[in-house]
Amino acid sequence: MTNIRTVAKKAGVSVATVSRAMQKPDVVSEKTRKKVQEAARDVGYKPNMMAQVFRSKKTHSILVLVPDMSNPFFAQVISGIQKAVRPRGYNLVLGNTLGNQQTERDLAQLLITNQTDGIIQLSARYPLDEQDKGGHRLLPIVNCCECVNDDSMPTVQLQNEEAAKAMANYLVGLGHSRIGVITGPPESPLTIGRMAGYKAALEEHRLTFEQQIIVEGDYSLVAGEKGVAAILSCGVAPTAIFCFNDEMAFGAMRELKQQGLRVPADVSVAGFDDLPFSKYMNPALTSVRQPSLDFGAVAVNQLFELIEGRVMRQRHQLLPFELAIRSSTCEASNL
Amino acid sequence: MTNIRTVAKKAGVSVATVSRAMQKPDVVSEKTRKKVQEAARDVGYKPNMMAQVFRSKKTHSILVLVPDMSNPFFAQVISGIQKAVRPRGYNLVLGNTLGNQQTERDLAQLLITNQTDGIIQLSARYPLDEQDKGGHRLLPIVNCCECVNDDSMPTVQLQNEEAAKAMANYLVGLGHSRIGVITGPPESPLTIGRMAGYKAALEEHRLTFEQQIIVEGDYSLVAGEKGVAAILSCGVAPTAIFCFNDEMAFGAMRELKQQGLRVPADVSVAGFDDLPFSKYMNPALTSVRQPSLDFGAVAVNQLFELIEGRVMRQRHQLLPFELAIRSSTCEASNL
DNA sequence: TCAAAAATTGATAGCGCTGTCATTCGAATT
DNA sequence: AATTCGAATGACAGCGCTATCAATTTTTGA
Repeated sequence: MTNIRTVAKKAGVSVATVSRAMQKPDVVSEKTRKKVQEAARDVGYKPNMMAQVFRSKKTHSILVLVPDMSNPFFAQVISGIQKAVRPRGYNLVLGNTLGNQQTERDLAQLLITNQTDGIIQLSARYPLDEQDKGGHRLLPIVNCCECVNDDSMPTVQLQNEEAAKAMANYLVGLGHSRIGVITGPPESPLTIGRMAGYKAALEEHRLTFEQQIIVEGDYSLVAGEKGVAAILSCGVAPTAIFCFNDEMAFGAMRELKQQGLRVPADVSVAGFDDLPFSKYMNPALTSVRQPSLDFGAVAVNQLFELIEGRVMRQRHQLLPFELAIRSSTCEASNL
Repeated sequence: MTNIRTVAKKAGVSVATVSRAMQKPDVVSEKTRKKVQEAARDVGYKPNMMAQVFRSKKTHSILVLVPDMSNPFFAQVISGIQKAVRPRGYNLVLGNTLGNQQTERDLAQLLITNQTDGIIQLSARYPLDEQDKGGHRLLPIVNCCECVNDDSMPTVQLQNEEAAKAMANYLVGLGHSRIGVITGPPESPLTIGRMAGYKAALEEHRLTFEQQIIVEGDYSLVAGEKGVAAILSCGVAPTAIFCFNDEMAFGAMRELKQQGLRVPADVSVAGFDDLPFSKYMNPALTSVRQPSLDFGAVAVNQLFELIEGRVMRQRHQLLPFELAIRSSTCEASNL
């Protein structure tokens, strides 16, 4: 094995100098730096990163905990994280938790055991046990895309409530007075926030809230189908359905079609996320656009504030949304 | 810091015994194991994984090189890899290369520098320089989803040519005699294989090959739109278009609609991959189903053969395809 | 019961590197 | 030429753990 000592011998300098020449080139003289670089090249030296990591206690990697890799929204967020992390010389370790809390905990232990420098958590809960909470000082863990508003960790989140309210307002503005909703898991802060926005919009326009056209989903394609089936099965169909993510909206449109209803002529459908695909649906899906790539960038910034021990100006960052109005929504037909 | 020595002292045993009690519980007596476990719990001992990794030269992580994280097909493959890797106690490190060869090389250096135990490469090229090729013995690098048929690394790939041929045959069987194609990058083995299958089907039915209705794409949504535009711009439109992935098919369907052509009444469209979304398109997309999750599992198996130095029975694994026939294709209209 | 074999434990080196501190060198100043 | 001072380098400990081998204890079998 060619190690640092081989290089030192070849270059006729001490191991410390070799180390410095590689890690902090500005503190060694031009001449020795050249000498060392040549020697390293000659003997084909590759520093053993594991030794470096062990010694310097910096892994240069961060862990992303993601409940579901194959969800395209998360895939985009991860892309954003990746892009923000690479220029800093960090690597991404991916932890697919499948929503399982134990897996999440196991993976988060990587932080405690020095295997990673920080964590970006894409689910709603603090990934570690209470006992590992690191006392007064915040551990380098950042929540992204969900809204955990206690102070266990900094967050980066969308203006969720406002976004849902804006979409609901838009639908109401089209003349829809009965708007069905397919939500996320009811205990999720995301669902709670978006429902609050929805209700606020109804109240503003003095529309009555109907529990029976609100159904629960799990963000999957089939949840959209089942959701529509449930809504249709209990009486007069609403003229619009607001799905709390795009995949459920895809499912919803499919089921509506299956049941002989036209989108948007009979029922308007709106989604949330604005996946790249949504524009390509037929009809193209109206949705709430989330700045998915920015999420990653901002979360990484937050995380490095923690890792480098700087004071955080703002613990909870809110990112703006946009409405992407397309052809899956139209004016309510006046029957 | 509570390290192994703290535990040893507390338990009244040697550090070696503590190490053994943690790593190979079966070689220490029940009594001491209990004693050590208690002591470890009492002092809140978390082994420093970095020291372990450094010392034992096993990182228990594997690197996945992926050209584009937000491609849902890759996302699925990665999911499959993840699932196969977790039970072995390994973690996944994700390298988003964006198709950039330098990034790929940099990341692949993690193998050389002992930062990872193996690599699964989702692009078509060998990720390291020739000089790092490890001489006679194969380095633990496996290619997945692409077809590199030299012996630089084992591969897991689809029966590509057969799949494309089957789809082309199916379209011909519906009465389509002029079938446009939107391919991948022309130099890619994937494209070459699929084109070979397409041509074979034509020849079998004595149909003429028309270069002008074959256009190049890059697997993106917009490539599908542009591809259709290009095909339509040069004369009589074909009655079917075969896209070498589903995303391009989505783009193609959109552009066809935009140009006033109906799918499938005027033009049938077929894709490749069978993404979960494809079934939800309107019309639902006919496609070649790839066993995306199996890819991951098989690739991981191959990789561990290499890591554990076993002899490989089969260097190049072929996985089977299926045709998913849906409503974006139908019999050719007889004009 | 006692020697031999097996199971368990302890002592210690050292993985490859970086941090620390001491030393040396070279240029600048008097 | 002598002194000073900062820059550059060297020497070396030791990070926390595991591998190795030696020492000890327990078990086994005659």
